[in-house]
Amino acid sequence: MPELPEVETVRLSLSKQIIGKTIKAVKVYHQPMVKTSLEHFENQLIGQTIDAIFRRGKFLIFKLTSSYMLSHLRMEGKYFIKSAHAKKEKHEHVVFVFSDNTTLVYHDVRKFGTFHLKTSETLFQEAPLNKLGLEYDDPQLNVAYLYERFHHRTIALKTALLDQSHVSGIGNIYADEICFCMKKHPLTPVFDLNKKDLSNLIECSKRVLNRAVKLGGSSIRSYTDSLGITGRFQNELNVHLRQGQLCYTCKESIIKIKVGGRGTYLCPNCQANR
DNA sequence: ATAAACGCCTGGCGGC
DNA sequence: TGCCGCCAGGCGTTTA
Repeated sequence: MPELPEVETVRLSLSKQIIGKTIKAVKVYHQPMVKTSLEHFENQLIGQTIDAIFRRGKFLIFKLTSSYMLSHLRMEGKYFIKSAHAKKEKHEHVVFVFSDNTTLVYHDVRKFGTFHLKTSETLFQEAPLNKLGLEYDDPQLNVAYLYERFHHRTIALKTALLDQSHVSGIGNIYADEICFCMKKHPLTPVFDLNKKDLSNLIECSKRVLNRAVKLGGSSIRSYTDSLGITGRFQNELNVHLRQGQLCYTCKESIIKIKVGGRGTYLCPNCQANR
């Protein structure tokens, strides 16, 4: 499941390969992924050049000549660059054909990914980007910001980390790792977090996400980088997917529980505090 | 307003 | 070996 570090890795890889290319055709094989009319999507994109690729939360933002195309990979979205003559494979749902006869292929086994088309006026004013909270490295992300959002809420710490409206970009893997870094139980109600805890939340988010970005994300489950780069952060996971294995800090067995319906890994000793 | 439940979707896995 | 039910899970929508 691509989270911020994996999306950032994809962004960097794609930037090196498709900036400056001009779209000459668009093929959509699974219509529900495109959150605008198909006709509008195809008509708008044809003839536009990719000027830049940005990221906001887990969204890729393709800056085109006169539009912005948003792409969310959700669980299993991947990009490939292929020749226009390559045979279409299973799970390839959207294909952008460039004027140099290379293609950008969107591959998604679960079909959960989405595409939006925006203008410079609507990009941040409309859904989905207008719902996102701050980036983890935004200077405005401070204790006061989190306190204001959390002090009256009963939701669990992990649930709050996964809520994109507070801090954007954190998914299931990194939420577990951030809770471990904070030495807090994932079920801790957020109204119980004191200023030191909130400060730790910010510091741990930066520490975990910066390290994961540096290592090219985590290659686990279905996520592998589409452009041949293999993430290495999976080697540094402290709790995620380590059920039954020993905590590197205290040798206690890592356990798996459910939080908000999601598989959650923690060290019951290091994270007893809640 | 808040929180929980549901639906989307497919492949992999355990059980028989 | 094959079939079945369950699980994974981000997030928009629906329900309580």
